[in-house]
Amino acid sequence: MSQDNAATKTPVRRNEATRARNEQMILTAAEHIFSRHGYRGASVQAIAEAAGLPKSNVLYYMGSKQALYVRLLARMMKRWNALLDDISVEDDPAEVLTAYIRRKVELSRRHPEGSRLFAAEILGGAPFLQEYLHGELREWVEDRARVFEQWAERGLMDPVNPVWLIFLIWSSTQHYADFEAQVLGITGKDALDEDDTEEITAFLTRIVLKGCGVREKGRAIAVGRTAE
Amino acid sequence: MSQDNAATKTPVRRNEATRARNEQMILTAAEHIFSRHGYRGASVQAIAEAAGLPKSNVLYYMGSKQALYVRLLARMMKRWNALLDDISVEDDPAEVLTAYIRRKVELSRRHPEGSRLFAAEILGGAPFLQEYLHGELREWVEDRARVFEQWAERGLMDPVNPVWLIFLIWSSTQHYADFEAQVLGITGKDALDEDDTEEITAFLTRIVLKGCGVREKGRAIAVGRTAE
DNA sequence: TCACATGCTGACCAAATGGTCAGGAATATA
DNA sequence: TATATTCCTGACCATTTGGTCAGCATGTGA
Repeated sequence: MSQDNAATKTPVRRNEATRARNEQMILTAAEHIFSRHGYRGASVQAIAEAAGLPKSNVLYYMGSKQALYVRLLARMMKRWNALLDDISVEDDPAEVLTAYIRRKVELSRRHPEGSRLFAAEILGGAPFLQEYLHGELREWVEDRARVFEQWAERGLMDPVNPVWLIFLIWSSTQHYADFEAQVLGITGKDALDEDDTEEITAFLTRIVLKGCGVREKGRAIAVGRTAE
Repeated sequence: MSQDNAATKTPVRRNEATRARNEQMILTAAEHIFSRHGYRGASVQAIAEAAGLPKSNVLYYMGSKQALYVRLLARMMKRWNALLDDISVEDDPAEVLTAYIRRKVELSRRHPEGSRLFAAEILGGAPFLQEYLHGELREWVEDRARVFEQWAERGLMDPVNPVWLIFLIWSSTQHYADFEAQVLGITGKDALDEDDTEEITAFLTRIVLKGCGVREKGRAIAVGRTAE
């Protein structure tokens, strides 16, 4: 990547491919272990075994257990942010909410262990995420909330509390990743397939849109019933 | 403390009050610690300190870390079951769902640490709850699901997938206990008060009822279908 | 070929882990 | 009072914890 061998002494980057591969193995293994047992319950030894590397090597790459953990949290937050694009009053509520719910379900489905890692962190009182929750994320929520309120003022949706609405979308979409063990136990399935996911997305979208009285684009009060 | 001097002979049981009190202290402390760090992450030492007792005493009362943990899970499941009363097709959907959502929010509010303990167990793959999830709980869900379907057949609500609906109610109601740290961070509050809880209950009830097209008792809901 | 720098890891450490147990403290019966 | 029975806990144990580090392996540039 960075070859600044001109100015300073040659940085002597060696087997960069191996390094990158090992790092990925460690991150994957760590996400697996941390998501299952939380920060304290996870052991570096277990992560090392899952990664197929000696424990010292894991520490050598990551510095410390805490650094590794924080890095995983950051990675998950980054994935999160990637789908938190801006919205404005001019946008169509139905479209925005539909797209957001779909992306949220998809992200949980693509990174269930990251989602669980995050959930475990919050469950434990979010000791490493206080700043993020009170800062960046809070502002994000406030921004969307303002838009939701403006939509309500324009009569595009019911005047529901926008923050509770966001929490509803978060909890209901992440549920299938975070509580996977429960979902599978109750449904009796080994895993949720593509069709299930699609059905769940449609269900949640329908409930949220209809529940908030969101009108379809252009049309008037068409929400009453959907195809049945 | 024990003054059963008269009446029957004391049945050898000695300081029963102290025993009961110590047990309660241990259970409370353990719920606190386990809910925060999960099974592996919690240490008996930490529980003992929180309970103000020597570690040996905790083990003496509870036998082992695992026995204590399982006991807490069982206690939470018992609380849970207490509000899972039977429903039948003859009941009014709006009433049943409204009452259920309210009780679920209240239970989460009354026992947030128990809720988090449960959540952590599920997050970790529910190693101690496989049987419960695949058995008792699954049957409970199937029973309610059948009733929801019959309601839909009778035109009392939309024909939504009843299992997804139950998951929606579970996730959205428990969210405020399980993700308390996030909720507080974003809202900027120190704690949710009675009014917040009431507002949230009303919000969730509204979304679910309206979203599922549940009619108020006797009459058709404002939006949507007309009377049949 | 030779140095030199970095990659890597087995051996090690102090602290903490869950659990055991001998034996003192407390109470009940005689 | 003496004796029996249960309650409790400090001291201890083997194992595991996160982390360090000396030193060998593996390059790279000359």
